[in-house]
Amino acid sequence: MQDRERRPDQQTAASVVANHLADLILGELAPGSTLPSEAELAARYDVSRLTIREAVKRLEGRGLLVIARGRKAVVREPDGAAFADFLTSVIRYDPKGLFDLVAVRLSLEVQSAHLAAKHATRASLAAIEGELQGMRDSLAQSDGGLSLELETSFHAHDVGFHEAVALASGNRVLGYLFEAMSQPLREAFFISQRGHAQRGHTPGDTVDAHQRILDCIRTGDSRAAAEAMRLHLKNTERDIRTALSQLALRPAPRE
Amino acid sequence: MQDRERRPDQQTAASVVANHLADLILGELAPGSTLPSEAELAARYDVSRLTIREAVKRLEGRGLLVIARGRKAVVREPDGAAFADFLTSVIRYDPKGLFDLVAVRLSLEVQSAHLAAKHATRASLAAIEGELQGMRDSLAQSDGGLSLELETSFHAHDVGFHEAVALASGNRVLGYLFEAMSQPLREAFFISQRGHAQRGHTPGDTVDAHQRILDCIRTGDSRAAAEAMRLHLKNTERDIRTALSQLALRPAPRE
DNA sequence: TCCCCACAAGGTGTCAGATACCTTTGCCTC
DNA sequence: GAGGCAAAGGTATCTGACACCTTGTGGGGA
Repeated sequence: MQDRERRPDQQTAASVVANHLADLILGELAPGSTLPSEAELAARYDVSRLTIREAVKRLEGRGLLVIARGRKAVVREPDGAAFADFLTSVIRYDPKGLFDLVAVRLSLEVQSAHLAAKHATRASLAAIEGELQGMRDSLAQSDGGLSLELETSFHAHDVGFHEAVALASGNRVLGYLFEAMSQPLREAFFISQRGHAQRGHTPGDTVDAHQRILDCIRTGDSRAAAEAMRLHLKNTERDIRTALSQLALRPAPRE
Repeated sequence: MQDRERRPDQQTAASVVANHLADLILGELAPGSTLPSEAELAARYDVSRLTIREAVKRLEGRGLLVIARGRKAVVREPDGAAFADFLTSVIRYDPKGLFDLVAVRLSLEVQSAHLAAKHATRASLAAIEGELQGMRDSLAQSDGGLSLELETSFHAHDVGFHEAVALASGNRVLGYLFEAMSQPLREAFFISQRGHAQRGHTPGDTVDAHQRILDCIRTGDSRAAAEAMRLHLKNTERDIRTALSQLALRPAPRE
């Protein structure tokens, strides 16, 4: 039968190099430091430069390295980009996935606000405040109606506010997850602004909701901060449902 | 000196191909389907086979493809593997990352229990019940002390219980995230059993805690289910801290 | 007839050598 | 001393070739 003995050499040379380099990067090399040149690595591992290239490309795909032409590979600060593909694929394969993702994000952001109220530093509070001010500025520049440009700016500061809260939590995993979820949810949250208006609310209401969250974080009231965030995101979720049902003219269950 | 095609941006040919293929995979190609061979792709994009290889390697690093020797590249079923890989690196990069991850998992599991109480079906309840029974069986087979084998079995059913709850929530993103986080946390939760004993508790206590969670889910009391899960995981977190501090004090060789 | 083995076809893995182009750096001129 | 230019070092890509793996197929033996 097939009692052919299996060599443990199943791994390809490129895999071996990639794994070894990954261990090196995760273990010893600090973010920002550079790898040796391809030629030198090829000599060190006694493989061709092509094999080194493939290993390095794989690590680039994993988000461990940044590669630019004419420069050596640089070890990358870990970020949430690695999850973004995964979450995007979940959404695309399942329409309901969008709301699953929104629900998960709600849960994580509530915890972010909770932890931020406990661990926020002066610097992280200033960062949150800055984004809130950015939202106000975008609003102040508009005379009555929001132009698309200002709407985009307003939205960017909105997302920035939430990201600043996630960072203020002091929990790095929360920050990574937030970043990863932002990408696939970007469109959804953008159209939530339309739904917000369709439900009879103004951008000023959104600013107020953020202000309340910031106040709670500043005073260190973690329970209130979590609740304020939960309320705000529940409203956002309703905005998304409203905007989507308007767009698709789909009979959506009212809440 | 005939420069081929002037790309105004810095994008390399391999990047263009990789991005295009990524869009294709995330948008149209179903998991399990195969990509054309390298030679065919090279002809289609009018680049060399080497460039195709580098693009494909990058996608493999991103977890979008599975590549084996002698076979065409296969589109990968979305799972938490790439995600798990990244989380593992976070833990290794930062010791505090372990507890960040535990905290995030707590938040997600509390929501899982909350949603499971609302959406559990008869089948998913049976799955949860089955894992709980498995924990009891592992315990019943032990006379007094748990052997390493039974300890492993007990732990496997413990993890299975939590996974069953995540699946019962009906939120696919929660299920994927749970799967992704389980891998890097496996060791931590395993040693939590040691800490559990060191803090004067018995495996029976663990079974009881799970039973309470299941009861709440079965009766549809989402608030109580969330609270029961939160209490249980807070205890587990304490177990991990206890076990880790014991290990640090008296490092014992693993069998 | 059925099973097993050998072989061919198609695929990926890896090597070597070469050219184009980008980045950095240091020298040289003004 | 400042600005420009050229060389060095690095990556991006191509061509061509060979090794090895996987799968399917057909022939030979039980």
